[in-house]
Amino acid sequence: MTKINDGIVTSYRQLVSDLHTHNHYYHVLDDPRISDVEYDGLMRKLILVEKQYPQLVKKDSPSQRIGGAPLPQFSQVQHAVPMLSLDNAFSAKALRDFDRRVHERLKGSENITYLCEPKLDGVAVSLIYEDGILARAATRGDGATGEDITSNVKTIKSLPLKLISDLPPRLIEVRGEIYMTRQGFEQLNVSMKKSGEKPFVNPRNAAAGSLRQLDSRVTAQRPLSFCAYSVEQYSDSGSPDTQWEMLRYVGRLGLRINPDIFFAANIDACESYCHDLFTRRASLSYDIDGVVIKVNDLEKQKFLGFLSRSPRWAIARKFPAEEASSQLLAVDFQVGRTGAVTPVARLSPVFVGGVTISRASLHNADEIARLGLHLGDTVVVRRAGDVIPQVVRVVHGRRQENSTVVLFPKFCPVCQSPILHLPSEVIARCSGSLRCAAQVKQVIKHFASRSAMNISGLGDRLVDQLVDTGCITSIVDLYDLSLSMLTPLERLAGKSARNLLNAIEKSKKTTLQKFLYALGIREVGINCARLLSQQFASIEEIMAAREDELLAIDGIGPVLAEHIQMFFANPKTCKVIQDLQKKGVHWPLTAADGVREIPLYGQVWVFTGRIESINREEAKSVLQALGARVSDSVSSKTSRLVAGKAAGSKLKKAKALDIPVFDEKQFLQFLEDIQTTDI
DNA sequence: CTACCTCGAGCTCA
DNA sequence: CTCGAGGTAG
Repeated sequence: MTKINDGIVTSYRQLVSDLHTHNHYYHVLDDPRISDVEYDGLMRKLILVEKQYPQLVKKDSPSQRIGGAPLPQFSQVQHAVPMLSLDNAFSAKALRDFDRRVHERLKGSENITYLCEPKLDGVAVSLIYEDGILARAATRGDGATGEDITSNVKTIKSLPLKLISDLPPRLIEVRGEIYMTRQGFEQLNVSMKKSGEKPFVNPRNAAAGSLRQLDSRVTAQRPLSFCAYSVEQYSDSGSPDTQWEMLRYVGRLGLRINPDIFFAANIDACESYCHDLFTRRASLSYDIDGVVIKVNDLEKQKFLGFLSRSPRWAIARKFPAEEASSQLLAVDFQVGRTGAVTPVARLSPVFVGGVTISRASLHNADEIARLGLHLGDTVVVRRAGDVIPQVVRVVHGRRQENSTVVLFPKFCPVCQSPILHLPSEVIARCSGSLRCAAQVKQVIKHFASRSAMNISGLGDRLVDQLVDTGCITSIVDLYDLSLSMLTPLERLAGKSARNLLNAIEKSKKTTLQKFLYALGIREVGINCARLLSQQFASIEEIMAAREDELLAIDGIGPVLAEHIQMFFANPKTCKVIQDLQKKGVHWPLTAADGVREIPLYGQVWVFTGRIESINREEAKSVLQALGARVSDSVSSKTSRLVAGKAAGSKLKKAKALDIPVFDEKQFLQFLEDIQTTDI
């Protein structure tokens, strides 16, 4: 490290500022003021100075864009405001319905205007700037929790590391899309092919793949772009009144916003903009999958509020899915865990909607009949909702003379047992139960899965192998596996076999909830399993539960109750449960063994408003661990309401029903108390 | 459903 | 180097 003086500091700062400015001109405004060679010269100079005076380097230095050493993994981050998805409108009518709903909720306000913008096909990210410096970038994840991809995002040149402002907000969270232009994608693939690497299949996957790199130096080489579309939180005076003003403000801060944004005076203007954009789709420099339409007035947005998973003030007008024709090569009949027989079309591979489709579910016999499928038919396929492959229809007039109609089998293709099709159900089922190898395999896969017994290393391929070779015939057999049985199998020499046995051993220690879920009772998912494990003290109680006891549980209806009773009425399944316990599968005891351990047993808690100091999901699981059920709505059964900031109707209702209420502070104190007294 | 990244471990060939 | 498992994303 060389000694530093004021002159050096000043000229270094100038250099940093110049680079930021030119970067902005080039990447955000598309209006370069100096040549690439000159820019590179400045950058080289910067790196030289930083090498000599490393103490100068700050988080926002343009040199940070070259990417740093690989991360061991991405860390998890909680979103302060959840990242929701948008409701979709697949037709002009659906869009008008949206407009009608908005008007109904905003009765009295006449002029509702909208802001339309292209919906980029990329990866959604959240950016947090603190005092104008990019502090954190995260993926959407499940909406509540995402991954910290800051080091990768910093390498994106169209995204400022430092906001352009003399007085930047102390904190601002901007959301937007990271994507790749078609040109960038083409060029990248050329160079990938040149270096012998596999090219990406579409720009979206290229963008997503680039962001998933642990080594941000790789990401730095990828032509990623960023475009902002919303602001979630900011601390600043003079807050904007409209979505449009907000975006312009973000633009002034140096973030790129979409130049094709359109202000619409009414919903018809939105629809014609969508139509226009759809016709121009191919000539755009980036891929889009629709148009996002938002109520422009922020006050109105706030008033409209949210549905469970999406805002009521915005919608994605999706373009009709791209269609392509393919040939029906065959229909496979897959047998699921419960014996459900699902027909799956095997198609000649066809590139549509950015991926190659070669299989598509046909759902059930009715669907086959609706399509009137014959083997070898030419069919139209698309990606419904832009994800799920779907056979749309048969192309008539192209059918082979002697082609055979697709028949739903009468017998299971795996075990030859009769397939039963109850008139009351759409789904046909193989009657083989556990005599059917396909069902056995699916049962085992489900049993081993992450949210069930969590036996890591026991994947699809291995289960197939174990069952096919006769090593195991049931979930119980898993616990009798030994090294000598595994070693002869493919790819299971030495280490893998030991790892698997360890994982199986580890799975013996579980929870009642996971065990119940693992059993694979029809209609009993992870949620229902939790209800059962909370309401009953032991598996024996659940096995013996009467129908009325089951129905008394909020969330369990007559169908579920019958499935549960049917399941445990079968002596074979009872034997399996006993055997598993004999092999050492166990879980901590709950209710009956000590009310102390579940102090909130039987209580129903509800949250409302914004809770700031603790993540709501976390609070929920703490309460559940204490034995409470957490519900979404207040009723007479509610034991207590936790009201955060800006609580609304739920608080009112709770007061009306005389239900005790905690504010955030009281709630935290309560949690603290209960945890200290209990241990 | 498809595509992508990462990891550990096995297989292959030198 | 290749494979399978496990994770992510839309």
